[in-house]
Amino acid sequence: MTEQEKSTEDLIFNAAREEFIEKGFDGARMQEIAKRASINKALLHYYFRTKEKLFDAIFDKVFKIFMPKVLDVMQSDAPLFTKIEVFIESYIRLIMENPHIPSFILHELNRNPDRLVGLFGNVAGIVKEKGFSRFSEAVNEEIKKGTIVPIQPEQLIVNIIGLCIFPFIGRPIIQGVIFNGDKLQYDNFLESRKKEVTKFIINAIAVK
Amino acid sequence: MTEQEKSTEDLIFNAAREEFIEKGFDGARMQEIAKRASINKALLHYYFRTKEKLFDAIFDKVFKIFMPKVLDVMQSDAPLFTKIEVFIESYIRLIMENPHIPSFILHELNRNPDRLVGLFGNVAGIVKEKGFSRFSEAVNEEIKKGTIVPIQPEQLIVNIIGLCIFPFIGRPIIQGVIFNGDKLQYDNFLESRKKEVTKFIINAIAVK
DNA sequence: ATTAAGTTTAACCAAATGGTTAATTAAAAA
DNA sequence: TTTTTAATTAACCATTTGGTTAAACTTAAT
Repeated sequence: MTEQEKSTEDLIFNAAREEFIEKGFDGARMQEIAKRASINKALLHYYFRTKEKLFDAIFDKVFKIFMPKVLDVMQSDAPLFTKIEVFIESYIRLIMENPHIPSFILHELNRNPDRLVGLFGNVAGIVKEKGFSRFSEAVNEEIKKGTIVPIQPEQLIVNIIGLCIFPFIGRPIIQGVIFNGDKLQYDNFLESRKKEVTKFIINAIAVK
Repeated sequence: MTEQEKSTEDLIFNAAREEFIEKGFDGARMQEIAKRASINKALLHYYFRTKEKLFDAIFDKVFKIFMPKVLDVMQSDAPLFTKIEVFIESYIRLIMENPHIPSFILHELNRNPDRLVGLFGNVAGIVKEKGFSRFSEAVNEEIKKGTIVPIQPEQLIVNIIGLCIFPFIGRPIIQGVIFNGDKLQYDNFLESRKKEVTKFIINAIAVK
């Protein structure tokens, strides 16, 4: 399917997604979105009445694609270590395919935290109930069994997700300061992380 | 010294810092900065010709205050574990006093990575030379001694900084999803982290 | 073929925005 | 005290920006 054959709505949606992710809500320009979609600006408003509504549509979709991936793994019945290992590798891989999404989501959420409330009934709530509480139980079980060191599940999950996401949000500094701006070194660094973060986490919690 | 007695330049600077940190460059408004500083908008341009120049002045200062704190600890001669412990506790404490700075710096750097280049000769370069390479040596020594597990210093430093910073960048999600929006729980969570992250890191790398 | 509905565009609009100017006031120098 | 310089303001300006309108075009139903 070529660009021409796509529905206008998709054309707009994709153009807007690029523009918003690249520049954020405040930096994005309706005219630029129209240009990227090769259509008239008025058509944007014909399909998505306002900039806010267009943004909301995109933020919703991006968020809904990104968050539930956490679930797939978290709610599996595999042993905790396996869960963690699979999660980290697949999550880093997912972000590598969409490296600007974390920065986008977190920035917009910081600028307007209320946005979460709108998603809460749907996605965020589900993530917590089905994902986190299930994970939380598994962690506490392992602690009781003595296979992992005592740790609050909240701390552990933030550590895991933080270690996956931070290298992408912090890319300019990491690549710039640590790797002297060398993109290749940074890419290798990322590639290694899939295994390294897993090792690091397991090491941190396993009782040896 | 009351607000009135401060120099006009400081008044503008502080007002602008608040506005930029809260809304980012794109979302900030010169009129709003003037209002916050209780002065005429033209006076902004009298002191700092353009929005860009005003922003640059602020970004520079914020960046220069935040980055070198990393140095103080990193270049000390204390044992690695002590270094790490002191760094994590003081860094998390520092961010707790300025919780929006990391999000601000990282967002603006992602929007315009070239900004780093301007700072590179000064701050960033120093951080790397005096801070990171010193830390890097210390890590490699401990590995050789067999006191810590083999790990690339680059991975370790990103892990340490990521674990310190991420809870602040990800606040809306953490507080919203994990703690059901309860600010108190989130604050306790942060407070615990000063000890928890240290334990976690040491556990992850120490050979037992 | 005609009508009706949906799609797309050019031109336009009002508000917001970064920035300027010319005049006024306050402070410092003579 | 007078003069010069710096600080401050109200009014203004050009451009950008999100959004609208009315007309033209396309497609499908009657």
